[in-house]
Amino acid sequence: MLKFSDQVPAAEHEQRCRHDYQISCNNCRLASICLPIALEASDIDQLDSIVQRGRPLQKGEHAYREHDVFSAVYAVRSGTLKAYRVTDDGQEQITGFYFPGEILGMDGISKNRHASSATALETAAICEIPFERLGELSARIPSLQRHFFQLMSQEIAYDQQLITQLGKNSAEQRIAALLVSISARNSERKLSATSFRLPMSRADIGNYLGLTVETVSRVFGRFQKAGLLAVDNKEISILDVDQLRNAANGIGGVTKA
Amino acid sequence: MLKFSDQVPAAEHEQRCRHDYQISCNNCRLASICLPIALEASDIDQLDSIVQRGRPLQKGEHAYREHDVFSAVYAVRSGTLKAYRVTDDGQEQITGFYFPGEILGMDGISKNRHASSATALETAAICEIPFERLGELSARIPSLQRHFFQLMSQEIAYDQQLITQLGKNSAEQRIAALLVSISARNSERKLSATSFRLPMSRADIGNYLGLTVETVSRVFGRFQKAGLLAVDNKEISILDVDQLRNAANGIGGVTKA
DNA sequence: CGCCTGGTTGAGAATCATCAACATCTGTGG
DNA sequence: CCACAGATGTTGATGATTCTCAACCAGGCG
Repeated sequence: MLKFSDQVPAAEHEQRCRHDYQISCNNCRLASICLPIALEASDIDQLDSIVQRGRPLQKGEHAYREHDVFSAVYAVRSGTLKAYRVTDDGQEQITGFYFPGEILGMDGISKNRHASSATALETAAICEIPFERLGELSARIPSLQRHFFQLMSQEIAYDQQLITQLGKNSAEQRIAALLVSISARNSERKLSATSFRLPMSRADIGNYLGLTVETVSRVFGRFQKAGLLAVDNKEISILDVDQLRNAANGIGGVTKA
Repeated sequence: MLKFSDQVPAAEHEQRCRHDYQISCNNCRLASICLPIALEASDIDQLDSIVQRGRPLQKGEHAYREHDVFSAVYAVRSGTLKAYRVTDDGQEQITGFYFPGEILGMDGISKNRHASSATALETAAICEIPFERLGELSARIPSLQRHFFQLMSQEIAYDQQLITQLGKNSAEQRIAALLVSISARNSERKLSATSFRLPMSRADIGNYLGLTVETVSRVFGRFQKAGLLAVDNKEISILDVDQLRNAANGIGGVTKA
């Protein structure tokens, strides 16, 4: 128990000193998102003891890379990451953005190698959760096992959502949907749902949604002109939530308004 | 142990009589795909005892429906299923095709309700695996737990593959990739990799790949004219595997040849 | 200050969707 | 067994959304 801190007191000391390191699962304000609700205090301690908290990732640094041997999943503590894979012809395809409280790296379990790379879009702190240990712990704590099944299932559901987006929706619908999604995830983290800074570039947005930078830029322009958004570079204010949500569902796009 | 057959001898008797029902995990020829390799014989018996085998699904019948309470995942024994969700504006979006040996329904775990519907494309036999019991069993059999994590992770990886397809690739690339995928999955099941019958309609293919029926039809035509395929309605023969694989990766599409 | 990255805007081109007509297949009932 | 109807698939002509290419603008950093 508490092996990590027992064995590496120096590292723990470092944790106590840098304010960003000292968080444990017990006092992490993201616990409600990242952790199962049903865990007992003692269980949380056990989970806490296997979680490794390294130094923050600088923008562009990788949490892991495609084809790396898989050993852990990661929880975002602060900042934002993007996951992407490189296609056979060398292009990058972003498969997801990960905000605080969200878990990434679960695509690596099946082949024991990461199926994607993950890099920080801005300075980010992450918790590394060794998967071997997590498996052991899950076998002992049913609610933890269930929670992990749920997390993976959620990832599947998210991906299917995106598949639907890409298969059926116009550029406007996709972008509106992304903004709605970011807004919702912000409010889950007790941040503003209507006013936030996009951590990713236009190129990233386009890549993720299967659009070009130019199209992204134009759609932002149209949304702004239509009074749905105020856009100042990466600063976004949603002015008309309902209409944005409608646009995401293809009801009354901006073009026809 | 063997609760199912102990408690419901009548049902078991029915299983013994109809040849399609009598399979157990022990003698199922798909075990190598569906089951973890590492399971001991006694473990397989335990898993076998929780698996329910119902009557076959007729074409169009549902294994489960979106929003149904989630209680089980399903393994395909024979036939093919498609999973789809209905968008807010009432359109259908297919999220996957499932061939024998593959597992579906894992997207329902997170919300305890199915996130998609699954229906048979042709007469199909499926194994129902109650998830609650599977969780208990997984906690006791580490390799089973690991296998299930792997299965879910594989689903994530598949979905991300499709996302990449939809985001970046042309109609030709998408269709070539689907054919390559079906071919590969066929050969994994010891069936012909070059000659097979598509279980799904053109409309399903188009829906899945984000294309219209007409485009699907035209691409099949072009592939045929270019000598990559022989297409006779749903019967497909791959004549030039390498070129088809290249087309899937965008190398030397048919249009420019 | 000037370079470089990231973002915006414009004009033309291309892929794919839409609309429409037609062909083929399936299965149902006479 | 054939005929017919509905579903499924093919083919053609036209058009729209989005991509491509290109120029230009803004901000950050050496």
